[in-house]
Amino acid sequence: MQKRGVLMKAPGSSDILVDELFATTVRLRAFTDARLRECGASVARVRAMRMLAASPEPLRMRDLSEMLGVAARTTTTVVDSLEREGLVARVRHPVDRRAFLLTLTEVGRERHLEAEAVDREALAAATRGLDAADRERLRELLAVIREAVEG
Amino acid sequence: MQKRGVLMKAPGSSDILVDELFATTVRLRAFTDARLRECGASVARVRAMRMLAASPEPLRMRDLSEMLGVAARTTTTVVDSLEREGLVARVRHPVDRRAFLLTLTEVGRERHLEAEAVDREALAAATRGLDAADRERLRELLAVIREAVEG
DNA sequence: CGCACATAGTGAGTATGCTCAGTACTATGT
DNA sequence: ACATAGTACTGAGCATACTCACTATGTGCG
Repeated sequence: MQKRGVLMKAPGSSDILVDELFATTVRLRAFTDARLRECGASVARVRAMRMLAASPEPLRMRDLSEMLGVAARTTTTVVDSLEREGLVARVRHPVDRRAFLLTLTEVGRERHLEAEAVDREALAAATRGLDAADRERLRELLAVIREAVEG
Repeated sequence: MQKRGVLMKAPGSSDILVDELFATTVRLRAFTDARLRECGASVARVRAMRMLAASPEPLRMRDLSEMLGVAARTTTTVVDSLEREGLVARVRHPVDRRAFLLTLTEVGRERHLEAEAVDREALAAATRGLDAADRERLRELLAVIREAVEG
């Protein structure tokens, strides 16, 4: 990763909270992605595989989009790349012919386990300065923001 | 913005804190960008214009990158688009012929003020559920994560 | 039944982030 | 002075997010 300067305060803005939130997320994603790239994964790919691995039933594209909290088009792109590498299989829905059912392939399941381990390690490293109470508090604060913007 | 389902817990992961951080930021950016797009701006563009407006001296591309906390290439892209619309001027540095000096044009200054007002309103709306102590606590928690990933 | 509307997914195009490689220039050390 | 190292920026190309428009299909109502 490229070396960068410290996050600077914007003198024209009295409230840089949101700026810090953006900046923190960009760095955290870069940090995690760098580790995941070594095993051919990424934050978006791990998240998608995690949902597929955890679901007892095959998921539709739509289901996956909602679980990931991203637009349908974004899911198409991620699934395209996972399918190209043979990690995910798209099968036509037996009843609803508009839809696909997604499942992890055997290779996909293996890759998911590796990537999940790397991901867990990265997340633990990123949040090593926070104790259980801090994490809970952070979750609460983030939830307040989500509520405000999802109205 | 597209309607989406509630952020779902990933059953395979015991710690979804980071997932929530990513998801919250994606939504917050979408929320803010939607408001800014109405006056032809965006989060990245406002941030860049803010730094230029606040600086008493013209900035180099490099300075701006560091202030924004993004890669040099990202700054090139943002400045390209601002320059194309006549909001920012790139002038060759009088001494260091590798560098440019960036300044807001008159139009750029006007647009910045409009966008800044919209931005402030959006940020206030997004964080309306947080009191001063909450904001300070959130800032601290984010700073802990940034320290952990910037080592 | 048949029309209207809704839903599932993707193509096209955009924005914002990244890396790596390359060009042009500056700075430094012997 | 000259080679070497470092810096400033951009081109090329990728990843992940978005919207809008489109096709194909399902659903529901008169």
